[in-house]
Amino acid sequence: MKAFYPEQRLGSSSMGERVAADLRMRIISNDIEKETLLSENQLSKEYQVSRSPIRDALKLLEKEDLIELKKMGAEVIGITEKDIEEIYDVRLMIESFVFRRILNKDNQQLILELQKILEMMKIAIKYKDATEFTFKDIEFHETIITSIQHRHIGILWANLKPVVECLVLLDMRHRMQENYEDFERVIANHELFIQAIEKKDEQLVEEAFYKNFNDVQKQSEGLWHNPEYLKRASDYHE
Amino acid sequence: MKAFYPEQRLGSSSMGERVAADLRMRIISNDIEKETLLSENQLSKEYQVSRSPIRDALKLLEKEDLIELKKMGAEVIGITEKDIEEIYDVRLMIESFVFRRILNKDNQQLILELQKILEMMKIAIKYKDATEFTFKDIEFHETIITSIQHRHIGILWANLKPVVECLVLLDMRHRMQENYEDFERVIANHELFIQAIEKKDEQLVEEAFYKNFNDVQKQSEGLWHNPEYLKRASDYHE
DNA sequence: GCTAATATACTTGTATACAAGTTAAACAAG
DNA sequence: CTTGTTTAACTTGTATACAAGTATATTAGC
Repeated sequence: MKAFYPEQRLGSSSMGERVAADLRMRIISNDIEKETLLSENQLSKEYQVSRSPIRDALKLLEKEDLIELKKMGAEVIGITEKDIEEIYDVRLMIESFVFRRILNKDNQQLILELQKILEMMKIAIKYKDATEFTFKDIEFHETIITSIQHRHIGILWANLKPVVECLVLLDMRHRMQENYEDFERVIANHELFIQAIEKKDEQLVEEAFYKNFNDVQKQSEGLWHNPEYLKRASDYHE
Repeated sequence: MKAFYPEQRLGSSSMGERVAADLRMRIISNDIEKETLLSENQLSKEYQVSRSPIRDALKLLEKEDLIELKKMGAEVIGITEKDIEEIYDVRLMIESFVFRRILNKDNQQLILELQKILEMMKIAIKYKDATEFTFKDIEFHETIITSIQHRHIGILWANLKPVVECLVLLDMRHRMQENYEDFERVIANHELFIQAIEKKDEQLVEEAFYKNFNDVQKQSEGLWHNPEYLKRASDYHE
């Protein structure tokens, strides 16, 4: 199995989840092209496991709309630039909801937690560890989302998370080599989020969202299907 | 298999989905109590199918947070009144997003479609068909949501839909017997939605949401865990 | 050459088998 | 009676077997 997805993150998860994580990365990084037809037997040979975990994996990816389970074979749907925009629409929608709730409660503990994660993000940058940075970045946002203790918002995020993780991972690996200076801005954005929560300043929240959104837009502009970018993403081994 | 979930709606779906649909209804209607431990073997005996489809079903319910897959057995989490409120938070969030998009496009076709569905809802009421009414109600909202052609908003809805379907189904079956007059108000609400789209009137959208929300609140107030209500829901066979 | 029936080589859905792990009861030693 | 160990009956994860369905290639009839 090509190590697109960091092995240590998989922990003790089942084979099905491992296969899903790998396939997800390969699909999103365009290593497996759109409209490819995957069959359970073929994948079970490729990954050297039986059909059972392969089936589990395909079911997972179907829920994420990365593949479509047809009568014969699973067709790869993949990710377009439009999808990336849409995913950030959804993230923005969810986090906006969360911030509205955050403004009505005490967030002392949350702020401490966020500061801790942010410091770790800085260390990750210092050592040019794109993977670690990514997971701390995700954790930062997840910490905010789960802080309002809204189970169903949490479920939405949990369903979205795997794909977001992949996208951010690929993006960060690329930036770490090509746009190292970007990270200062990313850190500044996250500091803005903390300040916004601290001061319960709606204006600041808007600004943080706006900057984050712009940052994403920039990523999306053409970069995504730049062959050079994809090649680098695909060649990356841990 | 007790026919909590209308058989004809399952069409040609796999055994796993059928079992999931049944378990979902039983869990949400409190026929299977919170903290119950389900095992694959036990369920496979109960439903007279092998473990494979049972596993599929449990995976589906896990994604909906209705059960938690433990090391030994799947623990039933179930639904509380708080969950119902949260689910409506999420529906409101999604539909608000959708309406913002709807205001920027032509909706002639959509309005026709909604009018058709609404007329069918009226027929369903006339014949006191709670099941048909429910599915048309869901279809009404789904039609609005999918009209903006936003794939990832669609995915969120698709993940939420099964649980919403159950909740509305149980609620409507109850109301059809106990609060038949409610349906006039529900119809009026939906007419309001159509008008709001037709006139692209944000004020009207707000009002429609507000009324819909209030209607739901009323349902949620105590009714949910009223034993009489649950009994009726559980006794219902198709 | 063209059309229609048939054969075959795939596919998935479900059932079953087996290995590895977990729980809890039975039981032995103190 | 309490504590620690063994054992037995469960559990899930994975592998494999089989049935039923589908697409494609092939062949028969014209």
